[in-house]
Amino acid sequence: MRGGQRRGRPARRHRPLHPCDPSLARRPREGGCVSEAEREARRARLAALRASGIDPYPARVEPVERIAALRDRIGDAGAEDLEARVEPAAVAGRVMSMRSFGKLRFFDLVEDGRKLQASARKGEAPPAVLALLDQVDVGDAVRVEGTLWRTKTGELTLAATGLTMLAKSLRPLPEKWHGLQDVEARSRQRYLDLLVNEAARRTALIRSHTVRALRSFLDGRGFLEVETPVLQPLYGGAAARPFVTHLNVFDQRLYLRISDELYLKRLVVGGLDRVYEIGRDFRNEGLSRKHNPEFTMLECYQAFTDYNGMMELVEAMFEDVARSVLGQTRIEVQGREIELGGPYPRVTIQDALREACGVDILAAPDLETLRAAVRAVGLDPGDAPTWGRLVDDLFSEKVEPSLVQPTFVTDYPVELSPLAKRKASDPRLVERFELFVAGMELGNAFSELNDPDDQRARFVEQGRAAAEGDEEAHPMDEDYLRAIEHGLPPTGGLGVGVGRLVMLLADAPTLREVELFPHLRPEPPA
RNA sequence: GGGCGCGUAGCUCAAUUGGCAGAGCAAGGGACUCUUAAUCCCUAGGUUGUAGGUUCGAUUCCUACCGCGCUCACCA
Repeated sequence: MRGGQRRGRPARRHRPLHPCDPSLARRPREGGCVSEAEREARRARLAALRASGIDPYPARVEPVERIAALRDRIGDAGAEDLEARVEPAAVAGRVMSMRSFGKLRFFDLVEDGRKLQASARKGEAPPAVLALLDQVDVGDAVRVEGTLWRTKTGELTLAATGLTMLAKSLRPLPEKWHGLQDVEARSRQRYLDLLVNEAARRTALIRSHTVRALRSFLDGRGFLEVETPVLQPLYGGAAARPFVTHLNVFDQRLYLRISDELYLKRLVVGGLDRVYEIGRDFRNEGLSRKHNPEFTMLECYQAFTDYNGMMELVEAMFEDVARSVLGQTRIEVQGREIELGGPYPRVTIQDALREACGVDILAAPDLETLRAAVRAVGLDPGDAPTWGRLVDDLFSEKVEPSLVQPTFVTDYPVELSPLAKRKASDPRLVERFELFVAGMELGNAFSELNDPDDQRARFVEQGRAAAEGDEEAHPMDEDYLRAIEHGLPPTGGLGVGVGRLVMLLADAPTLREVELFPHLRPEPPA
């Protein structure tokens, strides 16, 4: 098939390239085919600045006041008041728009999301200011000093007596009315999204405030924030395929963690009885509205309690975080009202499925009888390979989407939960719950399995599943077993998907919207 | 990977049945001393995602490919 050789397509490489190989250089898509007029104009002004001895990227910035602080300071002081006071001010910011009237020019400065209008009047402003203003483009960072006045319309305005270029922008900002719409461009060039789309900025702030509120809540309850390894010789704590990497010095295979769980419980063994970690986990799996290959997980462990304690903890946590971030516990998520104030209803997975589709999973304790039971109620059992997976499939399809208000689903089958403690009343089940909100899993918790012999047996059982082809089976972890053989106190553990929590609080439809830099397909060569 | 949809100027979007590819913003030139989506006049900006095909003629119809979105599957 050499006949239709394509010129544009480079031959596929079969060997990995060194990261410095120039062929791997990222090439922004718009590279060659843009109209260059605007960038040439900006380049020309850059050159003009340099020609007149002005550094367009100076190292030093004279002191400035933050725009927010300035607005607080001035308040609603009136026009005459300001004129009488001759109020001086100096601010820095990005020029977001310019309006000129021949002899009077206005331009808007934005710094940390706050705007201040500046002005320069011919005959009033120093000639150097007016001359420099000719070289200023929308997008440039500048420092302005001058005196404050109010326009006829009451807008607080800084009449420039001094103007300094702080950073010349060589590319235009996106359209000022509609902002940047293209989903891909918004994700790839998040800085533009943040600059021109109010919602993007709001979401970023909500995320940061959420993490801060989580920390504050847990700190207030005596939890200790810790950091555990991201690079692990053995991954575990969740059902997922890992990323694999390599440590040269020991010629050692390492995995990027899929959860923090096993290390945090080692710390509980060590007497750090209340610990938490907020960190990135990595799962080598598909992307979706609710999944990113790397994501932020909060895990916390509390000794001398159990999954009931974790239910109370997470109820209090969500209520507290919502109040801290939004000032209220009632939120709207994709058009649906949700109340994050507890307590949340609790339902066993058995009851949930019995109600949703009339199947009693405990009355059908193996794959074949469960398949038959599912068919008996007119549903397709699909090709789930194990009983546990079929339960999971049924739940995901029939129950999960309907759980809009916060709901605890409890008492999972032991086969799905190799690290959770069995229920005393029914050894087929474990003391575990998952928290669902807006049809989405937000949290997962259990009474931690602290019987080392049972734990070993569970790992062995997982090994059998792995041998049967379950790529997500939990690996045997002798080092972890050694730790809990020293005695893990009764412990409740909780994991919360931070990004998903932010989706709720920011009313974002996808994880991609709350992830500043979501994973995207690599850009094609230009 | 399957299905559906989309891809037009830097950005946001039009283009009748297949008949000369347009507007606003941004840019360049000009007018204007209270605008804040300023306004007005002029100018420039395009291989319509790529490659083929049908046709006198393709942004429009067909095929393949690339990319994006939604969705299903995979997957927490």
